[in-house]
Amino acid sequence: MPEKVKTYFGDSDDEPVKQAPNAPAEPAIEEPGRKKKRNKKRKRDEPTDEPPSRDDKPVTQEAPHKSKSPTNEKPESIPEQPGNEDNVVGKAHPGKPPSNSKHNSKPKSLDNKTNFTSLREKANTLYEQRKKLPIFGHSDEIRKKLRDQDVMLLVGETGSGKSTQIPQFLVNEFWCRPTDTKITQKDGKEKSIKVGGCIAITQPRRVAAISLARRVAEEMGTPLGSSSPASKVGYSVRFDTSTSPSTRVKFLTEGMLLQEMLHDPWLTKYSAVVVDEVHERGVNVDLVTGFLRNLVSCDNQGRGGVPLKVVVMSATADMESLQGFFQEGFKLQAEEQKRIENGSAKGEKENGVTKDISVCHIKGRQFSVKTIYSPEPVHDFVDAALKIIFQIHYKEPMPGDILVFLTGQETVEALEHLVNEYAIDMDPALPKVQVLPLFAALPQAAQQRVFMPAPPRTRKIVLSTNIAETSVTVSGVRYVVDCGKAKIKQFRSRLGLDSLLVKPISKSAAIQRKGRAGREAPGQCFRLYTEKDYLTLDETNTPEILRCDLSQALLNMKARGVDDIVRFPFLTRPPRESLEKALLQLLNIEALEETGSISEIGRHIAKLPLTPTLGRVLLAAAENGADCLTDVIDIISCLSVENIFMNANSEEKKEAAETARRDLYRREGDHLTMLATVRAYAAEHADRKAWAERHLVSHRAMQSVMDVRKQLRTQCRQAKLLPGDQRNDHFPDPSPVLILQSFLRGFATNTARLVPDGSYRTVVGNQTVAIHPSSVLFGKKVEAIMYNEFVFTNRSYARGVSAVQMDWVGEALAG
DNA sequence: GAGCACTGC
Repeated sequence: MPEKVKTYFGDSDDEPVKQAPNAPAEPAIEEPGRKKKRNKKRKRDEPTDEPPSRDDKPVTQEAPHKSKSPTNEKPESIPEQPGNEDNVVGKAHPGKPPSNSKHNSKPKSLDNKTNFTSLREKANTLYEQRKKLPIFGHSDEIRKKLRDQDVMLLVGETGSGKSTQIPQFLVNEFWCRPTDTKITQKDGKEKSIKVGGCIAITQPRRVAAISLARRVAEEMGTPLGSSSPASKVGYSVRFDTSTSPSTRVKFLTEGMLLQEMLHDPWLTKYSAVVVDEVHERGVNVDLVTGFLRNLVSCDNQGRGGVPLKVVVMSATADMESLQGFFQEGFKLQAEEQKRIENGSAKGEKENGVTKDISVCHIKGRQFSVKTIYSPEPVHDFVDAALKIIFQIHYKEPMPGDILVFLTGQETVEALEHLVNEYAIDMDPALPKVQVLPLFAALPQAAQQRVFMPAPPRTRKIVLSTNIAETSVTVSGVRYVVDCGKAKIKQFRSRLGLDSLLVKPISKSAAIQRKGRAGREAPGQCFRLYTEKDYLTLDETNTPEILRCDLSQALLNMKARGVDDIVRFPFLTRPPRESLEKALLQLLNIEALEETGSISEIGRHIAKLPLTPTLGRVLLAAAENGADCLTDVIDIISCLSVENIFMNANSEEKKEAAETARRDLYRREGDHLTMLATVRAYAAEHADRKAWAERHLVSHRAMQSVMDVRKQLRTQCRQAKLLPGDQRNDHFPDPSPVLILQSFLRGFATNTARLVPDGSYRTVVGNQTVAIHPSSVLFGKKVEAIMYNEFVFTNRSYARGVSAVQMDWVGEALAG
């Protein structure tokens, strides 16, 4: 079963206007027109962008970056992965586009040619819907603003259509064409390059990037991504890039843009970058905005003088700080300019263009949602939610499902129990209730139940963590119950541990939750807190950059030549202490020189899709030989995805799984257990899904593990750390000592030793730490442990634990 | 005896 298809991510807005809740996501581009064979026309006849074309003259299509190889490479064929149909879009087009020869591509492009008419018809139909989007009337205004100015801030409320329409408004603007220009290289020589031609739109999540690309391709009447060399819309997310030589609108994840910037710091491919969903404020978006500010407030030397347009879009109206942020950049630039002018005669560049920032506010299209506050403070929100749920159920008409926001799996399950219990004694004349839990750790099949319509005369009650706040859209909801809290992960740099704490949400999160009730009809939102409490909430979410370990972000910046971290334009500056902690961490793993500049090791690590620490481990393992590296890659792959081991919900299941898992457990600890698991899974050729189920191992997680493993292996081969020929047939016994010693090169400070009272104390800091119950070493006593994570929930836990010897730790700490 | 949510050439 395709797993993610039915989840309507589409994110906060811009979803296709009508989505039948129970219809499977349509294979938009791949299928239609299969029976249409009459259209013999050539590629020229591909539809123009906006069906009734306005003032946009279609740009003659000249592939702007011919030299680039097609991005959708699937470098190696690994043994088939049964049931891996996860990436619906990515896997749907089997053939790569013919890359360098546009003209002799008969067999593969045949489908595309015949499709163009139907694609165009579809686009024409969609055009009618697009015209009704609130943003549509602002098209001219937006274009005008961006002709005059390079930076635009756009507040687009939920349902305004910004993510799908903005790129289409801009793609045919004159400034969006590829421009031939010259740059001066380091050696002083001039070089001709093409700059621009493409618009990038960043998204915080992969699913959003892919589904938006699919939608925009439909609206533009063009095939999607690599399915045709004439495709104008593509996307790029980790493990799945689908673009063509003529891609002009590209949706990508923030992380992907950062990666592109490592190789192309001037973003020469792009005429514009649209940063969507800034209000979510993940670390990556903060880095992206920082780099973009530097780009727009410089002389565009690396772009041959061609300016980059930047559109920053947010659903919440915290635009003043963003405006100030970009203005500050222009101000600094002007000052710099002045200083130069004083010495020389140049400096006419900015004449005629006011370097200012335009702001645009688009009202959303949402149904009204009535807010009902709790008259008094609530002490037990599970109990309060129970009462409200039945109050709604008794009083409010059908249809109208209820979505309840809770803090975590524990509260979800507690309330699930209570509601079911309470429902037994319900008046049989009333409609039934169907209680559905929803949280990330829930097996995929159980998550899918949330998207199925309720049986007749039944009200769906979805009990969710904040997964439903941004990542997943449940249809049919007219009532939201919001407990006003969420679990938030906070990295405490002083202690070097992550804490998972229940905290009040922000106003903007509360608004977001409330909005979930008004997507299909007017709704109601019951807040389990008083209005007074609401008013005391923070305006916005705490940016992640203030809550996480910064070592990766810093290494990223260092790799791009930002040596002076203090002068980097942070949207929100992280406290000095956490910056220092991260620098120290990078020094410890030799990613930085004593001077603070990036080392060779650091440069290498920065290119890996891993935390610096895991990157360091990988390089250390390479020193221990190819076999050790291969094994360590397997383990690292597990560590960089969600938990691969699942929990049984019933006792018998648990027992059965324990028995089946027994042969995977290794007394050395979790790392070697993971290795055994990956090896066994990879060796299973018959039915991996069944194997995973038997062992109570998450098949979905293992698929990600295999993706990461493949990616890391490819990278290691390219870096000559692994031999070029892949030998899947030889599996020498792993060497636990070498493997664990490799890990200690990155995790020497994540170690604890057994003290006489039977507890573990960290080697650095002497804090008490307990082995997490999910570990195979739980309850075991060994000389010393090394762990990947130090987390605080109800107490301090070490997760990802292996037994090590104190003298190894000593060696590793000594360097 | 325990698991907020995302993400990377």
